[in-house]
Amino acid sequence: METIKVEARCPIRTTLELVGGKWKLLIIYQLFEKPLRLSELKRQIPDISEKMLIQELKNLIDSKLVERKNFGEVPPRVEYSLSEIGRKVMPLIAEMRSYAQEYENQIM
Amino acid sequence: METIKVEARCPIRTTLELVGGKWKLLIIYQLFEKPLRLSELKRQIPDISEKMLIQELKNLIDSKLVERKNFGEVPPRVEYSLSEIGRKVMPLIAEMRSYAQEYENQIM
DNA sequence: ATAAGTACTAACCTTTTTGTAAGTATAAAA
DNA sequence: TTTTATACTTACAAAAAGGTTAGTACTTAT
Repeated sequence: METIKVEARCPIRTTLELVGGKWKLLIIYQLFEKPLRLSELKRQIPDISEKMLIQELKNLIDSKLVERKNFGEVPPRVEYSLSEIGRKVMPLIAEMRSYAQEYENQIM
Repeated sequence: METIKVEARCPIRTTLELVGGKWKLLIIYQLFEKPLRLSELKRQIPDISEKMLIQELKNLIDSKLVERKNFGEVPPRVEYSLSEIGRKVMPLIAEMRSYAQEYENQIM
């Protein structure tokens, strides 16, 4: 482990800005298998509000982790998918899961 | 990757609760090398307020990631260190750093 | 007597994040 | 003509997170 200097910009903070918060990782995780529509995402993450879902999707699109495809149909059909760099957060999610498991083993 | 069902309790959420937020991972990272006193931590994370530092340390102690040792001296001397399960978040931090780097390569 | 060092605590305030509820647009189906 | 479906938007409110400032306690050094 090389040293990370904790400054205004540091790698920990960069990643925290990209995927920090209550919802972003959950959304990314859901998009891993295949692109999903808004309504499908809502179904998979039952306790997110529509507003937060849309807001966080926008956020992820702005930072290029997610892509939006509008099919231009009526009623509207829009699909969200992971970009290449979006897919690369998967190892992080895998680490989080594995940490949660170690934690529960140790504590419980 | 096996499926994680996104429910009230899921591994992503568990880990988010343990180390989510603006400061916890930075504190854990600083304690990796060796135990530090409050004043030393403050120096290493220049933009954290004393209140947040103490508050987050308490939080980490409650969840058993950090241990507190009071030397019972005057003026007070207290050292904070990572517990065994606290040390195990290091791979997660390593992933975050590596993700930040990939991200910057790709985007910039 | 006063100041200095250390690890806090408490009161108060601001900002950010999250949530709720209602409304918009469009075309097809009933 | 009303309902249905979908992907939003807007206004407002509540809750959580974060920040500022001042103060406490204790002992040694000045």
